[in-house]
Amino acid sequence: MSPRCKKLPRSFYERDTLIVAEDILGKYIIYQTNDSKLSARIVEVEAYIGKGDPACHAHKGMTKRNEVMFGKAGHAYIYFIYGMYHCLNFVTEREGFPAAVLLRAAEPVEGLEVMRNVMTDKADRKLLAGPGLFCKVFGLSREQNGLDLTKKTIYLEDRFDKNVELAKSARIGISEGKELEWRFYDKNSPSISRK
DNA sequence: TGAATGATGCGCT
DNA sequence: GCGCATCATTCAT
Repeated sequence: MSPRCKKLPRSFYERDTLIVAEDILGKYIIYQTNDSKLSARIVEVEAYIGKGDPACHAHKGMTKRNEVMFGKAGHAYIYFIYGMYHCLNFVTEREGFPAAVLLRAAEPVEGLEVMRNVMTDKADRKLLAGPGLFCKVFGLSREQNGLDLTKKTIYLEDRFDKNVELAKSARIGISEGKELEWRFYDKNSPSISRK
């Protein structure tokens, strides 16, 4: 009998970013703090790959802000944007090659009470429907930037959920690189950030 | 249901 | 200064 949950190892992230992005749909993200355990089913992501990708933060080389992207796979890259939001990424590929998968949306699973306290007046299925919302509701900020995803605080789990209907589109909110269909989502999810 | 807009602060030129 | 991997609100259709 196979286990119902399996923490994803570093080798999961040390692959081609487009493969990781597709494979990550239907996986579960866990955030364990002192007070609570939050978890959610991932339903929408985008890939940002290397210096040749004009939309990638590492396009113009390494800076203080994006240095985590250049590091070893399986770490959290969290950045601050638009003066009020944070976005969470999973670093992929080999050390020295800057690439990551942006988490755009998820379906809440555990810790609903905590999440509802952050965003009152929002339907449960929309609590994590957007990259900025996800970090706000999960309580993630630059303090968690660089965390190792193979440790106990933040990690991904395979719960052998195969109910994903893969769809692709252009990435959202970028000005260059729009021709690439590097956004992946579960077509059947009610928690997608946009059509 | 979609387009336009303001909020708000940081990193980089 | 300018631009930004966003979101909620407002106004138009």
